[in-house]
Amino acid sequence: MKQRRVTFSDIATAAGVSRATVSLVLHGSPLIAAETRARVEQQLQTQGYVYNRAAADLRRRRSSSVAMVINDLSNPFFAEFAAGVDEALGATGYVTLLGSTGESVERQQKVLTSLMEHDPAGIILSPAEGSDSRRLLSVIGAHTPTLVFNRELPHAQKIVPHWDFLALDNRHGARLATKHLLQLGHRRIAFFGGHADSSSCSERRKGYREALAAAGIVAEPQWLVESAPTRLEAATQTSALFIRDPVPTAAVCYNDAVALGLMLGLAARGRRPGYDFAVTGFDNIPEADVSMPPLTTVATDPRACGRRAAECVLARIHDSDVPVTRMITPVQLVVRASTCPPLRPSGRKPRAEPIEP
Amino acid sequence: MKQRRVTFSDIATAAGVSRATVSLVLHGSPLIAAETRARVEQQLQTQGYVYNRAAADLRRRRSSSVAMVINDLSNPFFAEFAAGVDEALGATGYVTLLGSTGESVERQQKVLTSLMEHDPAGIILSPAEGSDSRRLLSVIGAHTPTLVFNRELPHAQKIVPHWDFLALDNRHGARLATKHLLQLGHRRIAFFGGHADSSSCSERRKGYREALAAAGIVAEPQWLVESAPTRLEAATQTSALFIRDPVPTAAVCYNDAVALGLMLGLAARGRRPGYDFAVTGFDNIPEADVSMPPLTTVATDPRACGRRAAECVLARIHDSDVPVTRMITPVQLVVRASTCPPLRPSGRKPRAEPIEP
DNA sequence: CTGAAAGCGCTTACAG
DNA sequence: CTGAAAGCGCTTACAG
Repeated sequence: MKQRRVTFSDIATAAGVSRATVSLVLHGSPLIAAETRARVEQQLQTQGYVYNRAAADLRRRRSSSVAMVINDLSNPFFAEFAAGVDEALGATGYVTLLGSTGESVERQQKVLTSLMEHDPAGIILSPAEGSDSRRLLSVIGAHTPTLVFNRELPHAQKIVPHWDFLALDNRHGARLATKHLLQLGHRRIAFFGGHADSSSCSERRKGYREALAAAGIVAEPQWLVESAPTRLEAATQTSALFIRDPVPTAAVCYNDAVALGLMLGLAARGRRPGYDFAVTGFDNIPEADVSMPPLTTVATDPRACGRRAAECVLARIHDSDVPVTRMITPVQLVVRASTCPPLRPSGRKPRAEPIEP
Repeated sequence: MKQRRVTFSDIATAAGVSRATVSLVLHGSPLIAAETRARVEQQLQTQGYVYNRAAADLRRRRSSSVAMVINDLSNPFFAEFAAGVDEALGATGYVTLLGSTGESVERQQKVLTSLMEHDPAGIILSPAEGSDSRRLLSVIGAHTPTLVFNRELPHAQKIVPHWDFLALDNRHGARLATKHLLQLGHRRIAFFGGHADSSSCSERRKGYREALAAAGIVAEPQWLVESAPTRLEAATQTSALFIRDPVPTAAVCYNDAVALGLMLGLAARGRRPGYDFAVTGFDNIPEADVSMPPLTTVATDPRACGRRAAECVLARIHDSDVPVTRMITPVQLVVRASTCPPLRPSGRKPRAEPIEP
């Protein structure tokens, strides 16, 4: 059933021209006589010719694919990012080679090794947690333009200073969320969830600390609680917030999943998020809008990030001399019902108070 | 910066052998003398050789890629499916060519055309709504093994009888949900949301009707309400359920998004889902678990589907004579708080009643 | 055990 | 305006 594909030779023979002529016709060369062109195009049509880009790429020593390696496709944030990348690549004639790693560093090495054999013109990498810059460099090599998304690689500046980097403005996002809570009157604000050694978490913690500092507040150690960035783990860790005074009245969460988990954990302890405890998230996943109460969170635009990532890599593919990019995409606070003013001992809810920056 | 890649010739020269020998070493041929092998491997190592699979594929006239075209990557259901496909393909040395269509039939044609130029060994297609079998066939051609996922193409049996098909057991899932509501005592059950002309919707409606029929009930026309499969549209359509008696006391929804929208719509009309109106979904998306009330739904395993799809296509790539598959993957009811018994005029909640099948 | 040679489907100066 | 020829990086009978 699988028969030989139609090739330039078939077209050339049938149209009574050489293969070179077929190639010129296909690329719309103005040299070709109109009559010849018509004959060739006729044949391309009737024989159902399909261009073999791999052969052309081989001959021209270039590549029309870009590899996209994603740590967690099942996370809507990364899925949207992937869709954005594919959209922008497709629009410029590149094809996307997909590799998903499921947050496994080992799979990441394997996947990249396999993708490299397909000679991608560039790489967009959303690295698995715990990625090692040196190992990545050893499989990617020095000559394939690479953009790292979302997570800063350890010692990136030393080991892969020539790779582009694109991330959310984690610090600013966390600052916005924290400021919002301060403005509502909170003074004891926790930072809840995430792994402190991940770049996105440490950036967010920085923003949180900065906003607190601007209000003259220093975070108590027990206000910094780590957890895996999942709902379940977050729910489990909730108790850690209440083991020692001063107990927080609000929490800036690492992301929405953690925030939703915290809300479950609070409910289980008889606390009502959005009424006697304020919670913020990060990402603005669809659930944020339908949770009870709806979640105040920091909105990002992962699809736009994907498009930007693709454009950045394409730029470097076409001109390796563009300066290395370290892009930070803006984020935005979305206020919903999960953030309330603190409940005073009297039970009376205070009005929001303005804060000096 | 982008320099010529290391090739067989470089290795051959350095190791003092021919390119043929390098090839044999690379493929672990037992013919090669141990001493020669060592010399070559040494060079492969030190020069950082990377295999060029495209060149090899060209020469061997085969392909080591599979195209995966997805209608909506931002839907976690399809993102999980994609992850499953990539996982299974990667495990067998194939690379995944990604194309996302955003539910646009036009983009689908473009994306497929572009992907075909990369000569995929097979295609996994989750078609955009409104896909035309004939147009798809014209770009894919008769000789590339193709599996259609999730949505049946119109007249598939006539036009593309040689394509494999994999879908959820939509009918059984809807039957399960409907039966569950019947067992709770409901008699007036709506089928809410989806486009009636889509294959998944019509299958689900079939299952719904079957379950009703088994209980001796015929659906009233006003119990069948269409809507786009989104939360927003569903919320808007809610009123359609209550314009004419007999008004339903429960609804089997096309999917979870629709069910969540319906719950919002109900709340807006002063009805409390899970208390005076029962709702079921389909998909078991993460939100189902955290909505208020948590959503009773039909759970699927999209990642496993993806793996199965990949295996099926690989089987056909390696042996074009395997019989055409029409696979239906099992689904499972997950009961949560959104399904309650009907509220009787008295306001008293009846106990669940057993139903004769 | 190893090499010379032909060829996969294309492109691109170079002649004419 | 068109064709002959060389070559991209590999593979694979075929000699020896």
